[in-house]
Amino acid sequence: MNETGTTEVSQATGKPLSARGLATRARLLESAELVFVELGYHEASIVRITERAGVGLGTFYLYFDSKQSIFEALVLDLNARVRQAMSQAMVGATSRLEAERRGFEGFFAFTAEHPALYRVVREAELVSPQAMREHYARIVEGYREGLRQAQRDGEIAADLDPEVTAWALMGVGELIGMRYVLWERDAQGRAPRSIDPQVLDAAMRFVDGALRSSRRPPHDHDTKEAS
Amino acid sequence: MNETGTTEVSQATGKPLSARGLATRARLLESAELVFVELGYHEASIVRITERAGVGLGTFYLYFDSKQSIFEALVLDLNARVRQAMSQAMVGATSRLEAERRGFEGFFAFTAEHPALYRVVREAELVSPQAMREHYARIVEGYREGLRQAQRDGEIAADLDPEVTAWALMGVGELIGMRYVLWERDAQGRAPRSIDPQVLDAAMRFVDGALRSSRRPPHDHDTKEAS
DNA sequence: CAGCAACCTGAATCACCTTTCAGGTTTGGA
DNA sequence: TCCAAACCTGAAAGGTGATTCAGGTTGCTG
Repeated sequence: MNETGTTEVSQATGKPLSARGLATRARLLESAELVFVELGYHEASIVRITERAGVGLGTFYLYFDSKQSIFEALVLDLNARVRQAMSQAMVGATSRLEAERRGFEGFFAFTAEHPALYRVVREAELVSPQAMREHYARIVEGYREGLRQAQRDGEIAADLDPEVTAWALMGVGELIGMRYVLWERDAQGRAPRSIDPQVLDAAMRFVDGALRSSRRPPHDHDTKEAS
Repeated sequence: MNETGTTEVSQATGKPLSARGLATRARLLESAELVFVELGYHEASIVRITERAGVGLGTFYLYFDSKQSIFEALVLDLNARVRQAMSQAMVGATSRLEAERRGFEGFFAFTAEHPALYRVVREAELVSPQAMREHYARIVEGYREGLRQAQRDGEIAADLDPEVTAWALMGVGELIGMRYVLWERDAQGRAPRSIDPQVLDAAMRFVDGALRSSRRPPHDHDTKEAS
């Protein structure tokens, strides 16, 4: 929550922090998540957000500069939460590959519970490109470091580029999540608790192969290979 | 253009086709692509689209039911074009892995030239989820069949699930394209003609590994493995 | 060149929205 | 208990835009 240091300060009125105000701000953010997911940025109206939050219309502007401002706050909030969910899920993994699987599981579970992640981040492309890039960049950052470490430990192929690989892995997660978690929910009306284990297995088979032996003609040499 | 068979008919007024009208419709679609890319769905207005197309406001409704309707037509049009670009690029490949690389190249080149692809498809999530799914589903379909064939030919690992793998590969392309093609354009102001070859190499190292040996512990057993 | 389709036009209608603001309410400390 | 600071409120100002419609224009046919 305190990720950006803005939590204790109203973006709108300056700096005066709060007591009751803090709760109101939180209620607005929470309501915004629901409303934005349901209606999208443009269809969502401030009135709807405040109504759902149970506060007056004017109250909104005590905590946020504008509609765009609360949207950006929501992107950052979701970003912090999904990263938290992923690293939480990875705790206790005994290998990079296991960590990878658990990270994916955490991501899919979060997706199942917070469809806002996709909706909001995708809309951010137009509403606030800067916030969207920030979102992806932060995820990649941690990812890349994990991969670097795994390379040092000899757990994954040495000839992979950690940065590009991180983006690739994020892409795998994004589309698999969209197709097999997000889209499943509409099929029946009910959302899956998380992902179909068989799909996860299939996805991890792909990922394991990619990380383990990114280049390995039949024999079994050293993995170093300049291109 | 004739993908859906709607080209010769006005969605709005019924069926009467056209002569001069056909050109007007095409001009509207073209203008819509430009305007939607520049402003996004909601900021774009019908007036802007008609002005850029050089026709009167009312004319719009002779050819499209609504703003949403022209947006959907645009999604389908882009989808047909990107798939065409990809399969065109794959012509002449002598192996699945080479086809894979060329397909990616084709996709990245198209992305560089038509940022509309990302913008419009991402917005479709809210504007017309149905059109968005259609877009992804059509791409995956061809992909999946290509993978199946490659499995039959023993070119890629047999234990991969073609469908899940297709989504995974599409994810790799989507995020790598976003980061290294789309985002590069803003850095300097000028768009790259396509992707940095080093990045493409790195990405293909990842993909090759994933497809070639999806599971290969030091020894060399059967690949079957229940979870 | 009359006449009739097929086309085109843009002011007006209708429906909302974001943001402001003048003033009311609540809370906590002295 | 009292009061200032912190909160809250919702009507109204100032906008925007999709869609309709009554009527004008174009161009082909005979």
